[in-house]
Amino acid sequence: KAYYCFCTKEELEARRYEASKLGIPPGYDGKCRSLTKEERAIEERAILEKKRKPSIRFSVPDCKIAFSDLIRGELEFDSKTISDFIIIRSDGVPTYNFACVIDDSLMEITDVIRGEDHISNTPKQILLYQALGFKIPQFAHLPLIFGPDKTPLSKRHGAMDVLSYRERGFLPEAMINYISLLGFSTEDSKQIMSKDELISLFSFARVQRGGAIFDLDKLLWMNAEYIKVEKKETLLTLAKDILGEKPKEWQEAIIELYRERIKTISDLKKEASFFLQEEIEVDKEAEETILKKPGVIDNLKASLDTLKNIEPFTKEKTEEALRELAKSLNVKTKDIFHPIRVAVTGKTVSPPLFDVLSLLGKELVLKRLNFAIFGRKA
RNA sequence: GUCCCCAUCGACUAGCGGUUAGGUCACGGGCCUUUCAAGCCCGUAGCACGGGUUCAAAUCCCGUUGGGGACACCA
Repeated sequence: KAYYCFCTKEELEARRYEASKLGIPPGYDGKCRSLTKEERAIEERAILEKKRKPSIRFSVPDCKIAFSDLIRGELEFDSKTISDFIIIRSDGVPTYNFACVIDDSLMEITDVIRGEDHISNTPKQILLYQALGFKIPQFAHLPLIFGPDKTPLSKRHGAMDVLSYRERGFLPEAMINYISLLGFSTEDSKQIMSKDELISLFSFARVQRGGAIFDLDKLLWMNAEYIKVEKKETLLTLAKDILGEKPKEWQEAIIELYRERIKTISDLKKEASFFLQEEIEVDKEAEETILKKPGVIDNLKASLDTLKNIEPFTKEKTEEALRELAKSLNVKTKDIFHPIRVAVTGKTVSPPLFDVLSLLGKELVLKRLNFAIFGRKA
C-alpha cells in the first residue's frame, strides 16, 4: 500500500515545472511506484552510499471516495485526481495527512470539524483510514473568512491574531459572538447571543456554505453593544492601563460617562485624553470656529467668574449657575457652553459638559479657562 | 491546467414551491439634545445570467458567468 520513493526534491521540482508547461496537473508522476528490481537495487545502493534518502509514498488505489459532510452533504472524489502522496518524509518525519489520521484515530476523534481548505485533504485521509483499518470519523467543513477584497484574511487586511484584538479593546464575548455569526445564523437572525446561547442554538444544518467577509464595522458595533452592558468592574480592569492610578470612584465615573460612546476600550485613550493628561492641546479648527468668534472671550470671562465661586463644584451646581448666567446675559446657552467645552477639552465634542466639569475638578477647569482667555502666560 | 466547493441588499444573513423577499451592520433622513454618542422613527438598497420542471420558482434540475479552495518531503 506504500512504497519507497527515491526522487529528490530537486528532481520533483524540475518535473513539476515541465509538467506545468504542458498543462498537466502538478502532482507526483508515479515514477518510483513501479521500479524494476534492478532499478530499485541501484537506488538502494545509492542510499547505502548515503547519496540519497528515500521517502515513503502512499500508493493511491484506483477508486471513488465518497463521504458525507455534515455541512455539505454527499461528496465524491475520483482517486485519479489524487497522486501518490508522501506519508513519511526522507528525514523520517511523517507528513500532516498521515500524522493527522493516526493521531485522530488514537485519540478516538469522532467528528472532524475544520476549514473548507481541508476538503481536498479529506479523500486522502479517508484512503489512509481505510488502508490502516481505522474507523472513519464524521467530517464537517466550515466556510472560510475573507478580507474585504475576498482574499483570505491576512496581515494585509490588518488582520491580527486574536490576542491583539483583545489588546485593541475588544471583549472576548463580542469576538466570539461576531465570529460565530460569520457562517452561522438563527432562524430569526438574532444578533446578540451569549456563548451558552450560541452553543445551544448551534446546528450544522444552519451553517452557511459560502465564505464570509470579515466586517470590522459590525464587530465594532457589536463590541459597543457589549461594552454598554458589561459590568463596571470588568470594564475597569480592562481599562486600567489607560486610566492609570486615579481614585477608583473617579475611574468608575469616567467609565460610565464613556460606556455608551466608545466602541472599543482603547477608544478611551483618545476620547478621554483631556481627562488623563494635565496639559491639553486645543484643536486648531475648534479654536477657529468657536474661540475666535466675536464675544466669546467675554462670555468665557463671565463663565470663569461664575465658576470661580461655585462650591462644591458639582455637576448640578455648575449647570444651574451657567444656565443662569446665560439668562442674565441674554444669550443662548450654547454660546456659553460651547466655548467652555473647547477651552476645557480642546475639542468640539465631548461627553455632557457638566459631567466633564465636575470630573475634571475646579482647579483644572479654572486653569484651562484662564489659558483660553489669557494665553499660557497668565 | 485539473479537481472540488459556493452564489439573496455594499457586508453578515432569514427564506427550504405561493412572502409587499424579513432581520442586523453600514449608509441617508428625522426626533431627542449644550456638542458627540446612545435611544427612537423613517428610508435607499438584493434573489448573477440563460434555459428547463411546475398552475406557480429566490426556492427543484441543467448550463454559463463569477468568487473561493485544493493539487508540496507545509500544516
